[in-house]
Amino acid sequence: MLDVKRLRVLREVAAKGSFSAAAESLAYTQSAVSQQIAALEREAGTRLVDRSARGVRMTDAGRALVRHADVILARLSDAEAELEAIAGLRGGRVRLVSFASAGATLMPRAIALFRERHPAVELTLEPAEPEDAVAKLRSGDADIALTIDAEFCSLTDEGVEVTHLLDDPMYAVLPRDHPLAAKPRIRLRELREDAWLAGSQRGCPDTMILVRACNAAGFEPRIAFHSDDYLAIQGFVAAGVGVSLIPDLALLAVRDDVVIRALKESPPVRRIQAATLRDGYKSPAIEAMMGTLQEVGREFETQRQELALAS
Amino acid sequence: MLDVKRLRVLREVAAKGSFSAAAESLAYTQSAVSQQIAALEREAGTRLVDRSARGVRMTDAGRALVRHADVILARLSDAEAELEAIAGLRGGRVRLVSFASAGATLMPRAIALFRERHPAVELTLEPAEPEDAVAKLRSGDADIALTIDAEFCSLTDEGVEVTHLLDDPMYAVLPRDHPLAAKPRIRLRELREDAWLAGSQRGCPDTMILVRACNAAGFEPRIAFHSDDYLAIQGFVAAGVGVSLIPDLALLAVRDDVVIRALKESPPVRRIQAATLRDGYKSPAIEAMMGTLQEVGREFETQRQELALAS
DNA sequence: GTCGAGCCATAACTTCAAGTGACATTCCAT
DNA sequence: ATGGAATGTCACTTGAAGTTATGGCTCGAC
Repeated sequence: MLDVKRLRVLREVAAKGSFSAAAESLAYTQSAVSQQIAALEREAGTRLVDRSARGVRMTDAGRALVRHADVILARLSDAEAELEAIAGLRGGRVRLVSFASAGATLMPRAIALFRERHPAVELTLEPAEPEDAVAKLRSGDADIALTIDAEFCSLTDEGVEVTHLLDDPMYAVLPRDHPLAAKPRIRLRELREDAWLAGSQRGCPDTMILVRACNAAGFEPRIAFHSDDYLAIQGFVAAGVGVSLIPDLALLAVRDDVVIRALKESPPVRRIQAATLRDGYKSPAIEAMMGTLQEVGREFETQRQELALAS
Repeated sequence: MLDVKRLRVLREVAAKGSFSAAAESLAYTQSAVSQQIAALEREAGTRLVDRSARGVRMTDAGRALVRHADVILARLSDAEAELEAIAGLRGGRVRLVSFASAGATLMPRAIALFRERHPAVELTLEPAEPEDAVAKLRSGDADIALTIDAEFCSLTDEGVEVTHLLDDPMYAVLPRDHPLAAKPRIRLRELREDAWLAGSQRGCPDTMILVRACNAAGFEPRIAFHSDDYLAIQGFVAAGVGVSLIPDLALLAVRDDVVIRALKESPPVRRIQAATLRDGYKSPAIEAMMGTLQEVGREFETQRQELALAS
């Protein structure tokens, strides 16, 4: 393989027209240039420069090689520039995976903020429930996975690192004609006879929170139906199938035929987290996105508290 | 500057997914690959691969660098291929400079033959009288210059190397109504009273040959007019301005209102030569063209003798 | 003509990086 | 738990890249 450092020497020789001038321009000695060109000719198997007492001229092969050298060296410095760009967050990519309710709330805000700050970083967002999201992380198909209470869902198998973003409290959702709909705040225990609508059937995050909260209130919820989609759940509630808990993040879209009621006891909370590979190298873009996610998490927490006060 | 040999290692690591596999594929030890990648990361100032116990994965920067490496390495092997092509006469160029009468006869034949053999070599042909032709050679604007009797024209200043191609004999050109037109062969001396038409005014090649031949025949020619163009000279002869000598090579176009007569004494001869830079490197293409020119020179000499017998 | 300036080539030497080999370490799978 | 497969580290050898010093060549000026 031709040595590219020697190509750089050759190019300089071609430009300057003599070994000595090229040597000065490269901060080499004339001797070094002479030896490097000789070595390059040995590699190439052909004369590359035509020496004379008044300098040198390129041969056919030399001219051809200089043309290639120009392209190669230009591309090399492009590569260096791109490395700097990536280090300076003017490049790179972040692949995010998020569950649905964050995908519609937290993520749009975080992505908008990030894109404003680092427009050159390529962002992709894919929906997946926490379990699948962490699997994608592990397999290298994602850089950041949003999870809910990963510690309680056996997702935290050493190797996955979890960063807390925000606590997402849950409220009761009742049909408008429910006996308790008139009260501004209710106790969970008052709903012990109702049928319940729970989250994703596999039970991991939201369902577990619901069950644990009911258990803490002293009863086992009778679960009538499972769904991941909080709008669908609201639909079931409105239709009188049962009652449910709905997280603050899902309140951006509330049907007008259901009512949301805060709980008197300290509410169950979804701990929303961002998971990354522990020990895995994190590019500057990923680090920056983690920062943005935490920032947006805090932002949502303060906004949520204002909403809670207003309600 | 990033080291391209290391880029090759990086590319192999990216392709194989592990240092060990890359090492085997490159016939290195795993240790060498590890050290080379570490060095490349030091040069790049960023992590390039994400190590784990089950192999490695590229980081953003690593992926970007591999993309560039692919282009650079491909271009490098393109360069090697082109060098081989030039060495194997599947590339390169030859810049020829020729005086007019060869440019219309010898050169078309030589160029046709050469192009048939080495179609990929770029050929250019420029007209210039011997003096200018050698100047172009010296200044590096031409590779081969056709000359006439360079030794007698002070063109052979050491540094220019001259190769004989063919001897081009000259014949007398007379107007059809000239007293000597009836004789098949004439003596030069019989034309001592006529006015003469000579070649290029600066007198170098053809004019010198004419003058020397007349002197050898015992008289000084009275030169009425100078012209480089043998067709023009024939025109002057036909018009009765004078007589002239015309070289065999110019006989491809003979007007029918003049007659060509061989000389009884051994005829004056134009020694047609190809000049190159002495000691200058000659590319394979130039060497091959020199061979072709000598071959075509011999071809013209044998054809000329047949013509001479027939006349 | 000779002499100096400028150019390239070569030899001897120093220095540094590339690669090897041996070993430690970590992680996953059987 | 233990073996296999991966990476990282250390010490060592070797070869290549530079420097310095020198010589030879050509051209142009005095």
